[in-house]
Amino acid sequence: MTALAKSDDWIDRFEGLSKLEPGLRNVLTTRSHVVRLPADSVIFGPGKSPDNLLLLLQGTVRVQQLAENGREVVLYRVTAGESCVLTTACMLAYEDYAAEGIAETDIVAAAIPRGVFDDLVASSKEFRNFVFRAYSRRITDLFHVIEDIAFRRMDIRLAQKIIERADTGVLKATHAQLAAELGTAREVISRQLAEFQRRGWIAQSRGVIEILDCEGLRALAQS
Amino acid sequence: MTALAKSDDWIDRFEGLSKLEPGLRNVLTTRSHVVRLPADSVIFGPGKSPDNLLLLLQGTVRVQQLAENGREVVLYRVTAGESCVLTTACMLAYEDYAAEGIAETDIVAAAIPRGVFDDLVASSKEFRNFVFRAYSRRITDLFHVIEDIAFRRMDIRLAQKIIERADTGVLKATHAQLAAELGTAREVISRQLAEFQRRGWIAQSRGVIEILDCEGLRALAQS
DNA sequence: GGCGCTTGTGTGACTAGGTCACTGATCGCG
DNA sequence: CGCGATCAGTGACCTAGTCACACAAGCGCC
Repeated sequence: MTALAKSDDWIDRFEGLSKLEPGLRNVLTTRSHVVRLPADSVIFGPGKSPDNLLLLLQGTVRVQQLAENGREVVLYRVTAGESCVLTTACMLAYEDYAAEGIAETDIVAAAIPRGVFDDLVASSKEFRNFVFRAYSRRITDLFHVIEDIAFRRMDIRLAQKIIERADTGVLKATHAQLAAELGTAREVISRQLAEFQRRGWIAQSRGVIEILDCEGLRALAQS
Repeated sequence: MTALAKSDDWIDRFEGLSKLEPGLRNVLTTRSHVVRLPADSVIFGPGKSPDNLLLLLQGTVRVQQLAENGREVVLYRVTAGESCVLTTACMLAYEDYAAEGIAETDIVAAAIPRGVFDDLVASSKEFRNFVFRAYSRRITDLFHVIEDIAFRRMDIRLAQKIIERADTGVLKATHAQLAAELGTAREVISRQLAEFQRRGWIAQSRGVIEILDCEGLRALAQS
């Protein structure tokens, strides 16, 4: 861990923090530290509550819910320029949750210790707004997850996911990963993808989905 | 709306606020107001964002998610002695959520205006802890809802709900209400209840479920 | 009382989604 | 090349959600 004293321009990358008072910028750069973690690190999870608020500078963190039977759902992702605020709430009390945060890529983050977080919340209206806005965003995400799982059809959700996560027409993911993403079973994904393939929308090979007809997918996704 | 200047003992009913500094107790009692709302009032919802933080003194508020097709799920309930914190997050930004809060009974609450909330967060560590603890609790609730919907069987969830919400062995609720509670369809509830009845666990009449064999239900509920 | 209206419940047929127990395919690697 | 590990496909079966009804209970009102 190294202090961030050298520069404070990273702060501006966080929506809502650019107008932070100069003195407090200093607090952030001198009292928070850079952490670097390799992909697949467990940032927090059952029995591992974080004691820093992370502001992500590079990489993405996937937050997912685990069930006893081994199934999982992805709740949301934290990307560069965002903060892992929900962990601040979870730092205190109510430890019995089964969500975990995992680095999806190598990540670089500014770690703000609990005490500094508290000071900043106390002393800066800017920072308070930043925190509550971040909460708002995450909670809205959770609402959407609930709506999706409870009320939307799998084929539609899968089509959306493919479009959303494909990079230049190609998505590298196994059926099992997509199932975990959507909170369903592997077989369900396999069958849906087989159907997409039958319709000529995609081509498949081990661990790879190639989009052939984006329009077809898109039409399904927004119905 | 009337100011609360006369007494401040209600503050102690909120876990985490009892050690609030005397000066700030004053702020709460003089700058917040009592609101009384009849059962079924919509506290907040799409297009109706609240501009007060409510601390519930009496009654309960049900927060539920609505879907286009008319179905709904109950996300959590706020009871006397708790606060409606998630609304503070939702007060700002990200207005596109489809959750609404409804008074389940006649309610009495202390309404803390946005500015006062902000002042208190700034000036009191006690109050900050109160707020973040409340967030923590709600978010944990949401995690549980997601886990339930995604991974648990309906019969188990229904048995739990019946036990949880029954009062002296009797639950007054229509099948449609229970369906909305659990985010499923009315027919599903009807069929499950028919099965519970066949097993001698409950008796039914219009709008009423009577528990006959609590052990049977309980055994199912915790499996 | 008999009449309609509203609300709540029961049912059958069907589709979608999840589970189980497999088989076969593909890959990396010694 | 052979072997183990991972990934994908499949059929049978069960649970859950949808649709289109019929039926029943309560309620007001001539």
